[in-house]
Formats: sequence, structure tokens, C-alpha cells
Amino acid sequence: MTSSPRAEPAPAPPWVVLGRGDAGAVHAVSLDADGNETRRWELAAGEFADWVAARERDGAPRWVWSDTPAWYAPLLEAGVRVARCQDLRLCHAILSDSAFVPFTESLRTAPEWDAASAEGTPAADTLFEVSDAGGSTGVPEGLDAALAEFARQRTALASSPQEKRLRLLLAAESAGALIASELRSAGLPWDAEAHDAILTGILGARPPGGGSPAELDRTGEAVRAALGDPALSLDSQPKLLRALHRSGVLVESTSRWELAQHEHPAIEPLLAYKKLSRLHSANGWGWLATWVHDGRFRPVYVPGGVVTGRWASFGGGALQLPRQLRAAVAADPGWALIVADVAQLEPRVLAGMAGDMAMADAARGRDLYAGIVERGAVATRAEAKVAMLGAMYGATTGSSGRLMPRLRSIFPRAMSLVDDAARTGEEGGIVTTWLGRSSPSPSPGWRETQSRAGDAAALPADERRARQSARDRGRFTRNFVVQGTAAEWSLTWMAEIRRRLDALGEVDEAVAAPRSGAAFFRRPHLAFFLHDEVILHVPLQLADAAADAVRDAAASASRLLFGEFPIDFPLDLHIAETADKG
DNA sequence: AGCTGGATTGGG
DNA sequence: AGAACCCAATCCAGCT
Repeated sequence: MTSSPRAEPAPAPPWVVLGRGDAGAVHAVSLDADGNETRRWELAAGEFADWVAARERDGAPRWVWSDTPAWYAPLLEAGVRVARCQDLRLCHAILSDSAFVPFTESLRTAPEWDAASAEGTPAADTLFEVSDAGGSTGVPEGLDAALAEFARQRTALASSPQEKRLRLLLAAESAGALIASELRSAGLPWDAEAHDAILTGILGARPPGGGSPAELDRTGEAVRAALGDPALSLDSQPKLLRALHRSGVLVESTSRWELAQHEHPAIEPLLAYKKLSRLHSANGWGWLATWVHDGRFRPVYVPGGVVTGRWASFGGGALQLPRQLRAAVAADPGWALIVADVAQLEPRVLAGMAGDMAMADAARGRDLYAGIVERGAVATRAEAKVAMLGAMYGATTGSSGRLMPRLRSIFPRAMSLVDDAARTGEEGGIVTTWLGRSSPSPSPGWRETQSRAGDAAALPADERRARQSARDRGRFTRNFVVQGTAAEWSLTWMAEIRRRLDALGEVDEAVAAPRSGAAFFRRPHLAFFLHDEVILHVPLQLADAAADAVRDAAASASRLLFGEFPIDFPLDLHIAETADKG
């Protein structure tokens, strides 16, 4: 079953809008496709999860709710998953800024929906209460408020000349919100013993009292000896800098790349010390004790947490897991991990947006950078890579900037797209992703800087500052369209993966993974996401089917965004026991 | 004591 | 190896 036969398009499921009443009661209204109310419910707190589960079995409506973590975390804890939702907070943020929506006034008259999610900024020690049990979100929770906002969003959508794309974006963003809650509920399978063994191998044995481990100490001593300062504190940047100067190492900073350019007996142990110290403080035994419980790492993901639409995270540094620790990500017995990432996601997305057939050809079925070399624009893969990154990030100097004209000559459409985005940004305009997420307007300070440079009395310094900030903004908008559209592709990919995994069904109790949370312990599930990579945790017997689901989902995401335009998104995919892929 | 900003290093 | 874009987390210094 590599590709499930397309079912007849089911009639659009009805909407069910939810709101909270007193004492945890839930008020619900179902709406038909025209937005007319068809039914009303009032549920006591204790009945809610079972009622949702029953509705899911009976047609699976699209749940319309204020804020996904607040509604969905308790459901997941009760073992109840939902197929789809509309997250009013996230959709409000997209629609009220989107250049694809001609009239945003009505959305802008509801600023209460601009509030940040509850998970955005909790106090550290209330983290678990807030995100597991819901709690105050900052956006309205009542049914009337939800109905009114939902109506505004439907009106905005219907007024858009790009309704289809925006609809896809809202669905993908909302599916992402569901997935973020599910990732936390399921957790990333984590082998604490393997983690401990990695730390011990690199840092030396863990000191019983919690002090610094042997190898870290030894390396630190070597640095102090080489600098002739036995009491030096290596963790203080100013003190370390002064000590280096006293020893004749005239660096301006203590950063790795600058140190590496100098010759001194202290340099080598110092670079080693920094590496060890980083591992120890950021992902050492303290991290393990704080973030890994019962065999799972459960970070908090924040969908839409970045202006471009990428996810943010907080707590545990989920988006910065060092490669050294990947061997600690390990499937449960009888289960496997599927680790899949997209090769060169951003340039491929750019080719799709620009409809650049030459670039699509260079990318098809292989390493895109090799394809660029074959076309003769540059001599080596390394050059192709820096040139492409420079095109998307806005490099103007160095080898990357030098190579840009060659890219312009072979990929004129793709390069015009990013160059236009940069020009729009420099002029103070806004740019928009493929599906309709628009960049923020320039800040008042930015406009002020620009207009001051236009004054008759402007000083050369004013003009320089204005040019600088204009270029900075141009680089931001240049990157925004590509990074933001790549985020949309990834969200769509994950939503399609999730849908296909649900169709694979459950395994027997005998091979369940009980630590994966009440809603997932018998099903293949997503366990990790990082911009262009997913990790799935799947029962061995379903591993091949799940891998097919991941590949099919990539093809489906490409079609949903770019239709029949022939840009492909090849995956690097492994089925393995650990996420370490060497 | 608690907050903010700079420096640094990890991720894409 | 650098520089360009989007980040988070840590530590220390310097401030209120």
C-alpha cells in the first residue's frame, strides 16, 4: 500500500466551534458549510473528552477553537486525538497581515486575538501545568467570541483572490498546531543510558557531587598552565581575553574562528575546553535530568513562533540538539525510527515559486548543487552551495557575492524573484510567501531613519545609516519569501504524513510502546520536527508502510503547493534504531 | 535580587 | 573559513 487510492472527496465536514463556560463546562455549536448553526451542546468538564472522541468516530468535524494547546493537551492526555481543527489565534495572525486579504479591517478590530499563546512565555516552574493542563491563553475563550472571530475569518477568506492558497495555509498551520501538541505528548524516545555513556566518553565520569567532570577539569588546567595563570576563570570572557593578551595572543574576541587563526600553546586546549564546556552546560547531566523523563524528551514547540512561519521552541533547546547526541535518540524495543530530511529544501521551493524550469531541471532527482556544476556556471559543488545560499540570504561580498551574476544568468526567473523581494523590502514594502503569509511592515524607527535621510539637512551619516538599514531589510524580505514558503512546504508535508499514518491503524497491546503517551502508544507517530527534518517512531511491522507514507506525503506536499510544476523534493530517509546517521 | 544585553555556540 | 538569513540557550557583566 504505497499509495492509498484517492477516496471520493467526502462532503466537507461540518464545523464545530468550541467555547468555555463556567466551571470547565464546554459550549459547542455545529455550523454547516454556509455558516448556519445546526446544533448546540453544553457539556460538563468531565464529559468533554468522551464526547469529542465520539464525534471523531462519527464524521470527524473540523474543530474551531481559540488556541490549540489549551484545548488539545487535555484531550491527548485522555487518549483522544482529533483529525483537524482551525486554530483561531494562529489563523488570525496570518489573515490580519496577509497581502492576499483585501479587507483586513474587521480582523484588526479584534486585537484581543493578537495575544501570544499560553505556551509562549510561561514561568519556568509552571511550564508543565500550563502546557499539559491548558490554562489561560491570553485569547478569548468564550463561545460567542469564537463564533464572531470565526465569522470574521471566513469573510476575510472569501474576499481573497487567493482563497485556495490561503485555505491551504490555514489548514496547514492548524494541522501544525495539532502536531506540535502531539509531538510533546508522544515525546522523542530518548535513551538516558546512551546519553550518559556519550557524556562520560567525552567529558569523563560524572562527579558524584555534581561538580565538573574529569576531562573538562583536565583541559581547563592545560589552558591555565599554558597561559601561566593558575587561578584564571575560563568562563569569564573579559578575564579570558585579558589573560590571552598578557600571553601575547592579540585577539579581539574569544570566538573559536578568531582563536584558530593564532599560534599559541593555549589555543588548542582552549578550543577543546570550549567544546567540552558547551556540551556539559547545554546538554549535560543537568539537561538530562530536567528534560528527559521516562524515556522521552518532551520539548515545547511553538508553531508560528518565528516571523517567517517557522516554528520556535522553548525549553530543552529542541531546535538545537547537537549532532553528538543523536545516538541517544533510540527507538523502543520492537519499534524503529524513521529519520527523513529534505535535501536543499529552500532552493527547491524557490524554483517552484519562480516557475524556474532550468533550476527545476538542475535539481531533479539529485543533488541540486551538482546540477548547478553540470550546467557550467561554477566549477565545484562547494561554490554552487555558497552561491545559492548567498542568493537566498543576500550576500553582497566575498566569493558568494561574486558568484551571484553567474546564477542570474542561468536561473533568471528564480533570481528575479529573490531580487524583487529584496528591492520591495528596501523600499519599505511587504512581501508574501507562496501561500500568503506576509512579512511585517517596517517599524516606525525604520521609516524614521529613511525619511530623515531624505531631508534637505540630512548628514552623510544619516544617509549611510538609512542605506544600511534599507539593505538589512532587503536581506530580510529576500530570505522571508523563501524561508517562509519552505516552512509552508514542511507543514504541508507533516500534515500529509500525519493523515497517512492514521490510516495505518494500530498494533496489538503486545508490541505497544507504553511511554509514548495515551494517544500514541499503539500507533506510528511523528516524534520530532526540525525545519526540514522529521523523525517518526513506528512499530517495526509498520516501518516500511510508514516510510512510504513519508515519501508519498512529500510528493503530495509538492503537488499541493506547486501543482504540476515539475520540481521534486528528494528525501534522505533511513529506518534505524537510533537517529545517529553518521 | 532580578533584569537586560553581549558574547558565544548549537540548530536549520 | 568567511558572510548573508531565521533562531534558542547559556554564562557573565553591568545595571537598577
